[in-house]
Amino acid sequence: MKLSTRGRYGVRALLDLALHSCEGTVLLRDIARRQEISLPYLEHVITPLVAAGLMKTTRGPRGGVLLLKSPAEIKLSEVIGFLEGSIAPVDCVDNPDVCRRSAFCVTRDIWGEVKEAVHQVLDSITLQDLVERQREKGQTGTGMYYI
Amino acid sequence: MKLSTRGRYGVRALLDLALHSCEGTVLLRDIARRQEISLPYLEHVITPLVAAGLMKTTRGPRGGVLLLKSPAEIKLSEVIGFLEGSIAPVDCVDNPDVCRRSAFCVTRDIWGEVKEAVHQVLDSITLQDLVERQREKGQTGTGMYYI
DNA sequence: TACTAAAATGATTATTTTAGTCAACAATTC
DNA sequence: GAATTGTTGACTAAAATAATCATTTTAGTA
Repeated sequence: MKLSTRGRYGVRALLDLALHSCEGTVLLRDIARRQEISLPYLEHVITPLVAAGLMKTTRGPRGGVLLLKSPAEIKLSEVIGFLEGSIAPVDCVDNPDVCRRSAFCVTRDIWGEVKEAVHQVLDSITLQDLVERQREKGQTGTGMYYI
Repeated sequence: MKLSTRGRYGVRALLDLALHSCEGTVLLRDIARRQEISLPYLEHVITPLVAAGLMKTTRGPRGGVLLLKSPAEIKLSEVIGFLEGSIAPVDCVDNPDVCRRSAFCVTRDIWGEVKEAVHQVLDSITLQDLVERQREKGQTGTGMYYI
């Protein structure tokens, strides 16, 4: 039941981007530095988010990453979906055909309930919520006043 | 966010055992056959459940597995805990020290909420609930009337 | 145009985890 | 003591993870 680095880093990168969006385009290198993620790896991590249309990238001098949607319109459930695929704890929840027991398997029902519970949490939180929470906690950790 | 086979097989084995507990001791071989899990692998899967005192095993002829606690007293949250460890989607939720960002990281708070949501589901369901649900669905799939 | 800065992409790799198998051993019953 | 059943530990193949690196493409600028 662990999240991979794609999900963890991706959400952090998106939050970092939102926190610095006032400056317009943000350098991937700066996100990588503030979030302590290696730049080459971060490039791979954000690929699905770019493909999903959440952000736009520009190459060359003055290039960088730009948020395309308003943070208030970006739900964490979508983000995790793009980064990790389905949050179902077992495949049969989404695709009953992977197991011929699906039709009468009560444990499958349980995993469906778990999926639903996780979805409800992530579906109720937007990137804007994260931004506000972070501002309440202070900008520490976004690299601004970092020791 | 996927469960490993330990969690999936372990819960199914426990449910199978509960469904056949009227017969007293149940052969691991029979559980393996009904649940379509290889016997040698199932032996490894149930090890943590035996260690946790949920079931007892007896070797030799007329041996097998016996449920030690009443199904109504066995919560899925415990079972998954024994089989998979913490259900926290990231390690820092349980152990803040693994990351120095923990104190001011709002994404960590989110993963904590996810953990809590999953826990609430699994904590509210007992093995007895699974048994009853399975009986409502019919014994199919427990190997009894299997085609 | 040439140069430089930035992201994109694809190949490669090391490590870890997963999902088992197998063989030898221990205990229990008949 | 022979057969049966579970226990344990070693081992392994395959997949996923978490990267790194080199090359390419794009965009701005001197």
